[in-house]
Amino acid sequence: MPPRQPSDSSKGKAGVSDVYASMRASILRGEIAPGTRINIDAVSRELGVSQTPVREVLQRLEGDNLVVYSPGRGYSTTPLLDLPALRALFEFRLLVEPWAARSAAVDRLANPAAALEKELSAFRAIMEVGGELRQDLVAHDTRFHDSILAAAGNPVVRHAFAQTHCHLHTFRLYPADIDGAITVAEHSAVRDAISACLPDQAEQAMAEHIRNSFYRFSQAFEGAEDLPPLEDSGPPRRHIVD
Amino acid sequence: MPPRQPSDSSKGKAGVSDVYASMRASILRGEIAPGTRINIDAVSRELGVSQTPVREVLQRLEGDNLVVYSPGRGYSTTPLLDLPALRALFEFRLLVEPWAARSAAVDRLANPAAALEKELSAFRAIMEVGGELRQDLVAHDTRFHDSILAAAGNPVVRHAFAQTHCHLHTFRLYPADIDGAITVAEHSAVRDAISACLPDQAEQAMAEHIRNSFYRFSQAFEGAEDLPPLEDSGPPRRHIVD
DNA sequence: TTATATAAATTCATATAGGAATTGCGCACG
DNA sequence: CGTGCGCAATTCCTATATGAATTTATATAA
Repeated sequence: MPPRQPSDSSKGKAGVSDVYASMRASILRGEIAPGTRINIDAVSRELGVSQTPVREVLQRLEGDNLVVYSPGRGYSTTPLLDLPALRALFEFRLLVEPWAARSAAVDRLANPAAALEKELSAFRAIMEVGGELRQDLVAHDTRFHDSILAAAGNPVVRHAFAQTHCHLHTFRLYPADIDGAITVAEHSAVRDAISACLPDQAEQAMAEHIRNSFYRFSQAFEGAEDLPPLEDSGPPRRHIVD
Repeated sequence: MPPRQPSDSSKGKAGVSDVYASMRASILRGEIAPGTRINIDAVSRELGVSQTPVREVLQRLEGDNLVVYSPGRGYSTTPLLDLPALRALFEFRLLVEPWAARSAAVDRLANPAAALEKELSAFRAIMEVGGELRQDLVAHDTRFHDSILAAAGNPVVRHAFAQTHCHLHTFRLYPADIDGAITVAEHSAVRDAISACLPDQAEQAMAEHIRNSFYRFSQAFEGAEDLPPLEDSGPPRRHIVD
């Protein structure tokens, strides 16, 4: 007897993608609480699928640094990013993304200016109508930066950047609404420099954007604990910032 | 009744780690041939385990870029690195590792000079006796570079570098024996600069080492097709190399 | 009252089985 | 002789069940 319709979903095939999207959304919304152990069969029963795809999804989520695995203890959600982790993440971005912006500005054939402008226009249109801005801002920011990384022409760098899932983690860290206007302005500056094929200016604009973004996100840490968080925890490796 | 001895291994528990190590070694030795589809139950029967851990191992190997997954078609081994892929990999290393060497040289507290010297001495001792040098050279190179990355103090950068599995792929690309003396000499130069806390010199030595390593590996491409492989495939993004 | 040991229950990890989709091959037709 | 179609076989993918390890709760003793 074939088990017809294992769940009430429209398609007969439940699909791993749905389970992945559902669990990732649950973690990002904070419904599971950071640091909590995840019960596999509870999730499988809740989603109406078996334990096998849930395990597979958890392994993929481990690659996204959203869950951690302890041998014999199962999977747990990772704690939220603390300030040093946020610093490390943005230092990596500062290492990679200005280089990518410079590379994208130099190469005329693969210049992503058109795609960037299209992305910016679309988000400006969304900003006009308002409503659920945070989701759209994250999506726009992800696509904008990925376009530049893609234009840089190095698949290894692009993959390494994508694997950090920086937008995913910063979004998880700061679920409050952010003013998208500042982001759009800084993105426009980056786009202008890339469109004009000015490598130095593009590199500088991107570095400035990342620094400002770090300051904005670090201010979200317990109100306004200390204003300049780059100075108190940083060893002398300053040459990247300068 | 517990299923006694599912395989003839020493421990009663087969374990996923053994399966992972076995399959990774098989792929690296080229026993499966790049681009071939992997039959899951054939592997499971050969290794004496079920299909479930084999699937789990394949998912982990997909994260290592040793296999690729096509929906409905299963897993296949990835093709070997071609010259553009090797270029992209070493451009990423050139972006990250000189920065790490500089950072490791600046910070006196976490200076990895002692560990690096210990690693070098151990490998020099192995070189004396000879035999199976390639395996040991790869292991030494992996540990040496990871020590510097770890000393740089940025877990995100270290993880991104580790996820590239550069040693794994270059080793897969070039199974022939390489002279370890040159590598040891260049490593020693890097160590000296880090030990002396000379950031500029450490950065330069590391960049030089990576460039030379790329030239060595690129020469392994079909004998000596064309000597300067940096010129024929590269768009103008030259600022990294210079 | 607290700490420890034991037992029960929950949960993880693997094995096994069955349904579904794809691939390859043979045959008929144009 | 080339091409399109249908069938069979293999293989993937998910579900279910069972064994092993860990965690927790309870009872007893200090």
